[in-house]
Amino acid sequence: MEEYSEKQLSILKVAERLFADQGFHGTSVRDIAQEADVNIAMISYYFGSKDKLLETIFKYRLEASRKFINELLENDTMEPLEKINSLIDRFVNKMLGEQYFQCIMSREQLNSQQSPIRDLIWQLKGEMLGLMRPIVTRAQEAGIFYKDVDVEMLMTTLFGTIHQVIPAQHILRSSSGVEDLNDDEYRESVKNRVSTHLKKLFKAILKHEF
Amino acid sequence: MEEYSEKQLSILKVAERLFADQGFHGTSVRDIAQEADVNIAMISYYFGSKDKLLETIFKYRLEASRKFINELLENDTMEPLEKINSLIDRFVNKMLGEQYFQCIMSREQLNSQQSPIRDLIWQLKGEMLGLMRPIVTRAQEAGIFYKDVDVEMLMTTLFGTIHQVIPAQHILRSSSGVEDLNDDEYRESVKNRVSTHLKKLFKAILKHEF
DNA sequence: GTTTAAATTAAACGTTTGTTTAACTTTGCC
DNA sequence: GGCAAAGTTAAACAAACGTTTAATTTAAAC
Repeated sequence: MEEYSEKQLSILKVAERLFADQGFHGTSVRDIAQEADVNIAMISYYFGSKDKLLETIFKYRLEASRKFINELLENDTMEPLEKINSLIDRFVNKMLGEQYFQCIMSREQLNSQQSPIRDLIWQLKGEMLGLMRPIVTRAQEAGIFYKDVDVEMLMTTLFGTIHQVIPAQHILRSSSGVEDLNDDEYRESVKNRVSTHLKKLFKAILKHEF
Repeated sequence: MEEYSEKQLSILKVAERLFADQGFHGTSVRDIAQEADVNIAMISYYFGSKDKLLETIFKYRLEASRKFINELLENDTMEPLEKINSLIDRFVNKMLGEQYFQCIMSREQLNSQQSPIRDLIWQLKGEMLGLMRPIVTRAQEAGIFYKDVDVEMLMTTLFGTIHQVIPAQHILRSSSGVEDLNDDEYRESVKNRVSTHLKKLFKAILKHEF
């Protein structure tokens, strides 16, 4: 990955936020330029076009995600359920730590027409499935996990739950005893809540007895 | 709800599909007019504006959803788990039966700025939560369901999983032994797969013993 | 058949869009 | 200091946007 100047990073950061909040087509390059405090022409000058700006954001984030996945592969001494729990913790932490980008992903994966970005998204999801499946399969063969589980669907539930939590936060905020937390504390409490829920869910479906 | 002429319904249907596939701002009124085979001016003439066209779609669909919820309230003779299973079946069936609209909802709920549409979405979600919570709570009090369950999160998982399945279908299609199914058959098989998965998930988390 | 309202059209409206241009400034190097 | 490259700017570009207009056709009522 090439390095980016402060100005370029500023554009990328602002663009990511605005694309997340208003959608790609709902955000104009003038909006981005104004909030990033740069001239409009700089966007084309640096990134070529608005489309390529989005592509740059994706390459930047997805490279980090791929690195993240590879790190997860390493620790191999844990029990299966520990592994799953660790995986969930890290996924939740990662995805809720880059909520703007996850919003963009949520939007982009809905586009019907094929695009390099859509391909990248599903390729990454495939890799994440490839991370979880062998853990489950091996534990099933060892008789530790229940056998009748749809792993693909379980990953769908993992992603879907997290992606659903992101827009729900603003609403959940005003409900149960979290009004007096500051923004950072609240974000941590959400991570915890989602993580706890998902770990219970996975444990229940993988280790229960019917 | 007012009645709509064939031409109006044609516009609504085309608009719903295009908004789902390309996003609201990614779809022009000229696109809609062309595919619906009507003059551009008819859209303003009938619905007032592009924004109000989207609002019309939402009112139309959400009224149906509200009616759907009220129907669910009626059958009161089932066991708690039967009720949950029935709820899941109907939710999956309903939501995967109006995938275009669910795509639009997925997109719209990501918008950061407050809007009447966003409010309607979360109001409806609140109503659906209000449908499930008493079932779970009563069963917990009766000692039938496990107590340590986050019902709000469980609803998030329900919606999230279904919303995640919708864009994943095109990908899942090319995988496991479903290549020879026609479109309708495949759609049914997806409904079944999601439904089965969610029912297992809910049963496991609600009735397991730690 | 005449009249009135609704439906429909092509054309034009003024904005906003993403991008490019051409002039200008800054920077780094010899 | 002079020169070339990179950075930066305001202005202009054509295209596309949502919407409106004014003229025309269709439909319904009397």
